[in-house]
Amino acid sequence: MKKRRPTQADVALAAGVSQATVSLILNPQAKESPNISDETRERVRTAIRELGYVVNPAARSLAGGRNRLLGVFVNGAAFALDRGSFYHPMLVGIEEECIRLDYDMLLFTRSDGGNGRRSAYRHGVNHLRVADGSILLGIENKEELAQLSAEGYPFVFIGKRVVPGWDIHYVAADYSAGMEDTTRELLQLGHRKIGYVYYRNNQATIDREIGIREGIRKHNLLDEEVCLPRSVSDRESIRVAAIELLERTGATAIVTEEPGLAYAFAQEAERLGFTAPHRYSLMAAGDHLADTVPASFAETLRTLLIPRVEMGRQAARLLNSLLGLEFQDPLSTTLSVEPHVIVPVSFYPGLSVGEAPTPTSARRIPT
Amino acid sequence: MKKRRPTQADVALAAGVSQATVSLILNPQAKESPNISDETRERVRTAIRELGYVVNPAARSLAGGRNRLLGVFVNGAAFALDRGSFYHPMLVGIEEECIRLDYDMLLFTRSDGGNGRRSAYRHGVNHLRVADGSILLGIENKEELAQLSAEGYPFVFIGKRVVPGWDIHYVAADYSAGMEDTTRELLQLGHRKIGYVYYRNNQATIDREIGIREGIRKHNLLDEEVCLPRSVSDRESIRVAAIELLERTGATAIVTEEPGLAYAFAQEAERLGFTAPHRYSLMAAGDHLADTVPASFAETLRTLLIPRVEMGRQAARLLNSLLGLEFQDPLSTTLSVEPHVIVPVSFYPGLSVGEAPTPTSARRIPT
DNA sequence: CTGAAAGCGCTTACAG
DNA sequence: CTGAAAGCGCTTACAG
Repeated sequence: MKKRRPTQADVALAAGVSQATVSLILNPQAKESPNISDETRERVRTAIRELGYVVNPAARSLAGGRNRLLGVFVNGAAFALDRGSFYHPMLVGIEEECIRLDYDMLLFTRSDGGNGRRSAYRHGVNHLRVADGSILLGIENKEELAQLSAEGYPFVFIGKRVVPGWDIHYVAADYSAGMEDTTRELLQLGHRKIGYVYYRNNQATIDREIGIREGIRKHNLLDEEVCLPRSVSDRESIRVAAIELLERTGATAIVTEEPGLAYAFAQEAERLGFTAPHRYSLMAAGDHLADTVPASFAETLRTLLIPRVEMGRQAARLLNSLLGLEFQDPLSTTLSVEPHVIVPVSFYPGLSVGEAPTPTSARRIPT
Repeated sequence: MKKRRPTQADVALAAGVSQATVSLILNPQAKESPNISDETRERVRTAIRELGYVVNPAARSLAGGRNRLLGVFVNGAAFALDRGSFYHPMLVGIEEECIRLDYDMLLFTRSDGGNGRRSAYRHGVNHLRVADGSILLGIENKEELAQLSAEGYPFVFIGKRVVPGWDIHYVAADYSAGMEDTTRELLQLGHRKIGYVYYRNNQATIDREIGIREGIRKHNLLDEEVCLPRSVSDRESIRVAAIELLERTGATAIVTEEPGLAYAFAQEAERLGFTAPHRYSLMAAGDHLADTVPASFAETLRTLLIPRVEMGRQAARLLNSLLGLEFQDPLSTTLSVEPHVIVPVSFYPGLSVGEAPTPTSARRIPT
């Protein structure tokens, strides 16, 4: 039943050369590539053909040191039936680059404890080591990231992660620059009070606010007067925020964390008689994941577009550079790799942003 | 710079045992599984944890063990931005089972020649061997399948593949039974001439026709009179088929290979004054992949639903059984695995199927 | 120009 | 109950 496949030794025997010569002929890119006579070469090639020899990849990677496995660690399923999977486009980008960079893609499905939560560690063991290096998506656990760093395991995080004490390699969307651009545009449209409404206080949220403030600063305005951040949690707090921002403080532009929140805000604003883009401008600083918002609303809403596919691509490239360092011979000048890649965002124009209403028009009853 | 990954030898050194003992503890299923003292076991486990040891999959498979890598070989991208990817639901099922059966999922992205076409062989090397076994999706090349079989590489094909000389393990949808059921229902609705319209003459097409004929046979009718197969290629041939089937031969039920073809047929039929379900019954023996058909049409069309997720699950299970055989010691009764898994199909009811029109009503001009 | 040899990190008979 | 050793099939310095 177990028919042994021919090996290089078999080929060598048949061709009357040493096994090493067979290997040399098969790997022309080797550093020491002595000129083997065409006649020998031909003899070996013939033997290979006749025996039907094929290399054993396991042996090859054992001898070579690396296995060209690029690990992908997603917190949750990589393949989901629901279309709006946040990670899916990133995986598209990773796969693209794997093809280009000649890696196989290893999805860590074993790491699942069965409850949908995945951990890089199994029985206290870093399971990711099976791959040369890994790309991490959606890992919230900072301790795990710190531990991986401490081990010296090569990995790239997708999304910005600041872990005290460690310089994590990551690829992130440039929320700051995106919001800075948006803010300057809003200011040019005459807006002077910009409300920023968000749920959670995570890294991306912080970066967006920084971007808004930076846009204001570069426009030579004092941001205390212009940027109005409001943290909300439930429907009621959104209602309160709408009243405070639109009615009390007279904000004319509202930026929300993501489209779902924009939709909720728009509904509350409408109750107060405010509709975009005439009575105020509205935009989301994140894009649509699934059909969480009615299509008709989504079509009109201006949003920031997260460059997910490109983030995936860049993560694979960054990891590849890291591994180049890892496996390089000491002779080559030890180049270091820039640890963070920031990918520019783009925008979906929408129709929900317009000129700031003049004080009079703002008060005018809509016809 | 080159921080070597810890090996079993490192662990052994730290725990004060031999490297072989470490391996034995890690592979409890080994034939000679002597009782290692709990104390030693614990010492080794501790060392593993402290050093962060993880097995090297390449070394493991070289040495004859298994590495719990389940290969997935898709002809094309596994992660696609376009939603209607044929393979995506199957991959969902595979991932699900990988979690359950404790495999990591290895996507063969390296095998891509760069032109989008993938081959299991790179430079004549069966690249799939890095994984214990693989699931193959969408490989058209029968020679490659034959070669893999000849090598004795464990793999499971998704979709029915008949390769002369080899008994390929596969998981397929039960098109025959599905069409048999459908046919009996059509006959019960009074239909006596069923047209079957298809593009290509592949395995699935053949099985569907077999199902139709079987349904007819079990209804004690002569199928020559009832089943009317028509191969079409372009729009013109569809038009001709519609004329022949509906007008000349008086077919009252039409089964098409897939929804796109049903749509084209319906358009041609309508020109002839035939609309479903009143003037004839229409159904597709395959389901909707992408938005190839207007939603309004898709909603009304009766279709057969291909159980893609379940096919993925079953493929992973079948491969797991195969690997159980492969790696089993000869002591155990050599169980063989049923090489083919046939998964039942289901139906989307739709409104395009109804009672056969009476001869008079069929001739009556629609009001 | 070619070969002998070490070694990659494991598994698994085989000895003690 | 544990260890020494062979061997899986390669790559790659190192000798000739």
